[in-house]
Amino acid sequence: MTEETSELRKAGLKVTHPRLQILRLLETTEQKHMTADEIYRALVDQGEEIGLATVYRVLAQFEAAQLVRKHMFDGGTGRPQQACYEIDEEDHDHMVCVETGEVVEFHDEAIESRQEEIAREHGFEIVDHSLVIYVRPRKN
Amino acid sequence: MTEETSELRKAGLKVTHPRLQILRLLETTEQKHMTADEIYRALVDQGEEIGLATVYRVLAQFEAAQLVRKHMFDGGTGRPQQACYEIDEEDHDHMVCVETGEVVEFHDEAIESRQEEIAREHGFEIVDHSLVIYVRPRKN
DNA sequence: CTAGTTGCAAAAGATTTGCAGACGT
DNA sequence: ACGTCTGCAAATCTTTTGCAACTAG
Repeated sequence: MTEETSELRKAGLKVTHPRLQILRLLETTEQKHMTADEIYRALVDQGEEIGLATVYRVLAQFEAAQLVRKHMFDGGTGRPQQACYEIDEEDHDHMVCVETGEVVEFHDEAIESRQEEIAREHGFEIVDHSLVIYVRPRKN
Repeated sequence: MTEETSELRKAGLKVTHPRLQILRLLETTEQKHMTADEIYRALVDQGEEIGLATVYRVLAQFEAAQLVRKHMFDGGTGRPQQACYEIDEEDHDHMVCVETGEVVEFHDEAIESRQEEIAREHGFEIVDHSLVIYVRPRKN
């Protein structure tokens, strides 16, 4: 039994071919962040027989099971409104280069703790957060 | 000549009825953040004759002219994937209550400056950023 | 006058859903 | 065997676009 198999079991999901394929792809991809369509194409190109609808359904289940995280990197200079997914690892934020599309992950304790304080000051507790810094190569 | 009229002129946009209506609505709304559809309905209910397509077009122009900002508050607990717009005032971030939908704005210098540093450390300069904290009323 | 705008209807793009058949346990 | 899952096609939903008529400057 592979690692992915037990991850799926733990999430209460039957271990099916499509689910294993998608989970493995996300865990091994260089890119780390993929749209539903990119995942679909990658698997089809790889010879798998899978439907785009299934990719969406599986990703939604993975998101609910906290196996993956969904992002909507829009805003910056206004890229397409398409969600992308990544394996839900440690807590980190993203920096997206608006010129190259490169995505850099980072984690900053100072920022994290300020967020906690701010929420508390307003009588809330944090459920989740999303920080995306849209950047451009520095032209020093 | 009203305040809004000169704002439009300054942005290089002809002063038309739809543009004035939308700008005024966004400037006076209690809600501060509205989707294209909410703006459309509000104006129609208010007796204006306007098309939804025009609302989208005008909002896109306003965004380009930096008169408004577009947000995609998704993620948290997964609300609909619909953009919302607000007047582009000072630099601030958002806290969205996942239970009530309430949106609180805030600005934190510590967070802002850490972002600058982080971008610089990676050889980038900030173009824009988006921070949304999804929260819930604290149940102490 | 004339380029920029608008409303409507149709198009596009992303994601979801109904359903009959296939599959994991 | 049984309830879950899948692929396909059709449906939904938000946002965009083509176009002829309209209007601000």
